[in-house]
Amino acid sequence: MNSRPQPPVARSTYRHGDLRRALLDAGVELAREGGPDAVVLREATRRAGVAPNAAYRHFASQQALLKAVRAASLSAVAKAIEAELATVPADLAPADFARASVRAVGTGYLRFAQAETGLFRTAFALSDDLAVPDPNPERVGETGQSPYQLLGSALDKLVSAGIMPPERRPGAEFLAWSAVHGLAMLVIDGPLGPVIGARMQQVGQRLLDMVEKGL
Amino acid sequence: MNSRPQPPVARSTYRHGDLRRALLDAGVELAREGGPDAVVLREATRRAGVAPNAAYRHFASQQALLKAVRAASLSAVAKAIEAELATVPADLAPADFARASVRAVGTGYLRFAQAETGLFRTAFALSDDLAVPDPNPERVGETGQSPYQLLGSALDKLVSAGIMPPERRPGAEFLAWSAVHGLAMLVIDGPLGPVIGARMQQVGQRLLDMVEKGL
DNA sequence: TGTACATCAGTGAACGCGCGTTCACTGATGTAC
DNA sequence: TGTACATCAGTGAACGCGCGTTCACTGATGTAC
Repeated sequence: MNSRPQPPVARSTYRHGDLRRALLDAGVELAREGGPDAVVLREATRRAGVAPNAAYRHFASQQALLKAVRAASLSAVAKAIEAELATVPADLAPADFARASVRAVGTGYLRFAQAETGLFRTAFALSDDLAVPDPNPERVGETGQSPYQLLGSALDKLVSAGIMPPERRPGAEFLAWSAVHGLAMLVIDGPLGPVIGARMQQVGQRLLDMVEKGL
Repeated sequence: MNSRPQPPVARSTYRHGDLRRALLDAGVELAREGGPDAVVLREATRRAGVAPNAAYRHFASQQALLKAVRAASLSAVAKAIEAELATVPADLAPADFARASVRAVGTGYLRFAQAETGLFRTAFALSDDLAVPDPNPERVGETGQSPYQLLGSALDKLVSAGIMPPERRPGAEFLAWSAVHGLAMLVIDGPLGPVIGARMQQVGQRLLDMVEKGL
């Protein structure tokens, strides 16, 4: 432990090394702890052990930092979904594989919402459109797809497996996404938290039943 | 027009009359314009034409004001749902009436979310549990029911009309609410705003089809 | 019906806080010769 | 291989802002006599 109170992060060199990365990491940590409103530029610099204005070498404004943090959060959502998709047995019959894939997307989404509430809220708070394929690699998962695209791919499988009539496919992601997103929001940032609480995954599976049947 | 710049609201008497009401109204207006974060005590007093600290005669803190505003917002949601329920023809066969009632709850909810974005976000932001029947009359609609209870009553009709097996009834409000709430949030405060935009009501009806079929 | 007085709603001034952002600077680094 | 120097990442101090909240006060109101 350094006895001097000043530098929270010991630095051997005058230059930081990778301050941009450090600020982004601090911002993600803040989002994890307190959601989008907690992504405060001054606090990020404090955690990086740097003067407040040093941030302006790497981000044009607090907004720019928040945007980068949001992209990272979105990427984390995508990775959680991909992890869940990876558990779907590859030797399933096409119909079962398709259904299981859709469920996996939903389950991964809900799991992430519950495990990383702050990041989840940061990822999906007001602002820019994420439906458009975004070349920014921070916003996507390992497979290069956004959460929205992962859902779309899973729904496509329903069609190609012959379970979903092609004419129902357009816009189906809005319906499935709404169901799962609503449950997540009502539980983690709304009135259903105290009511559902730990039963969220269980309710989530029932919700996915409804989606599967109703799509 | 009063030419003096100071008092935004002309007051003939020294006493305000009903400052509590005025502050609450100002708070609701702020919520309408900017959501829960916009409910700022100083701005409310400014709009009421009163010194900032005058608010403390009527609200213990900013939190207390926000809580009152939230209750009023929730009441507004309930009234919107009731208005939609009132359009359901009373002479429908029980099964049709039940189905139409559930749809009306969803439609009213979505309509309100789109028409009164700020109030909607204020009503359902993080905090206390609204499932418990609340005696506070500010939180409910004309019929004395909260939005959650209105949904519950509509679902009960599905059971008594024989459309929904009773064993599926428990927890059904979580599923229906999630679907509709998710669409609302994704559109008004999330990434689907630019994508769906004005088509929200149309997508909403399709979403309600899914819920109806999937419940 | 008139007067003294207690109540308490609203005033005016001030506080400390943390925020985002700007300014002129300094000094470690890497490059050109 | 050694030295001069330009670059530019990070410093230190300061700004104005709006916020929630506290303090001692004042004066209109309604009530008791």
